Amino acid sequence: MPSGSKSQETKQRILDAAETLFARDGFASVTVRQIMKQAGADVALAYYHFESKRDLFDAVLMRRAELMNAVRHTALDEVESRHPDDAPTIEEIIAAFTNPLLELLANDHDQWRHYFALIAQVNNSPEWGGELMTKYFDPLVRRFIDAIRRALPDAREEDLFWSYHFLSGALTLTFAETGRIDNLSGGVCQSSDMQAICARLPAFIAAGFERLSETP
Amino acid sequence: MPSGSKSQETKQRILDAAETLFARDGFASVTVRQIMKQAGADVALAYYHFESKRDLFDAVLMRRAELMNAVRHTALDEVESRHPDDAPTIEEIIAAFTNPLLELLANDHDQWRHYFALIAQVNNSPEWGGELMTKYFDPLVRRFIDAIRRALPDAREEDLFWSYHFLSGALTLTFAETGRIDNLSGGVCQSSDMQAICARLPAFIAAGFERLSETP
DNA sequence: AGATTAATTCAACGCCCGTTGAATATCAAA
DNA sequence: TTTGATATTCAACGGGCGTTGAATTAATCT
Repeated sequence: MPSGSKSQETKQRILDAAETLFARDGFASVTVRQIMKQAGADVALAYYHFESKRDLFDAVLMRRAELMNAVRHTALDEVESRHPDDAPTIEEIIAAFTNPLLELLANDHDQWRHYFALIAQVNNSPEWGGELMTKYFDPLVRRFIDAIRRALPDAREEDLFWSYHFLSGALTLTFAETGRIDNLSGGVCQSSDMQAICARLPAFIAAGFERLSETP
Repeated sequence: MPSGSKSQETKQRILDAAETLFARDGFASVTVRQIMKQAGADVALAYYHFESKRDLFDAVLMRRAELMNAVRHTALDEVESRHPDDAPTIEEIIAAFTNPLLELLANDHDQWRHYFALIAQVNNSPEWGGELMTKYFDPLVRRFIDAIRRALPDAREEDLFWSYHFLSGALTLTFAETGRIDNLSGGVCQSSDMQAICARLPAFIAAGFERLSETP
């Protein structure tokens, strides 16, 4: 059973390498040998620290999910503490869901960028999308939907879930930074322009939530 | 050079099998042997009809892209012919982009379902998202953005591109039917409920476009 | 320092991969 | 019915895969 403190450094290096490669090429394209070469360690060490390639993949996802959930929880805490009596605006709530990702990028840019690219692939995978996203993010997502429900008391339940689903797709694609918008816009917009995203995504999504709650 | 008419049947069977498997497991997870087993043909035949595994993948994408673009073009034609003088509403234009997918599903359900799942993965892949989506869909997408620009003459260029990007993410995830919304909503919503999507997605997205064009 | 345990290396197992060249069957035209 | 071309099969190539057990080094504890 590994629990020493020196080996934890190696373990993190393996996770870093796996994260980068899985994000770039997908789970199946990456070989354990590639990962361990980039991590600068022997192949067998992957199986000492993790049970299998698939287990390593789960560990990569799990590692940052917790921190990501934490920063989003505190962002929503702040919004709610600013509104002890009245309800916050939908845009404020959505911004508390999206903008923490920008803060994470600002601090540790490359690692989080790879992680977001990975999440986008998982979210859109028929094999994992339903299961893994639910496993890692559902409690947080439900809290956000609760907050929106309070701000839009007349909204139907189905509209809230579908609206969140649309948000989820827009958000994960946008943070995946695939370069698509760069091509489409001929350079007018850039995938990596987080300021542009921050200024547009919450407003866009909030309008959608509100529109569905208004139309009978 | 293959151009006979009997072999075309086999070729389509190979494409069908590849489409199903690529959509379910991703490009790298699927082996050519798997595909040919499902197609009921010898492995080597894949390399007689296609140059390589990667070429087969491209052929799978290409095959339906053209029909998909065609039905969307005619849907937008119809919208524009209904408005010879005034501009259509944004929601009408967005619906012409999204609802044709529902018609395709209604006719040939399983094959198109797999294709949409595949598109979602490609769109969110850092390796292919930028390049392939541009290659197959850009002319059509530009026409839709043009139509929206005419309907929202005060909108900034960047807002139009970013809004489309959000639409793209929401749409591809939604049609991927990953089962995520089923889990999240506890069964209240179903990934496969196309009626529900049709009733919500265009309104949601149109509201986003309009909101961004209004806010200075 | 010596003993115990954790961390890391080495070499290999069996298996399946993408791809190909030569042999065979099928079919259109003569 | 012979003759090409087209379509399909068969068998195999080299290589890399995920994974493992045994041997070795490094760290920890008494």
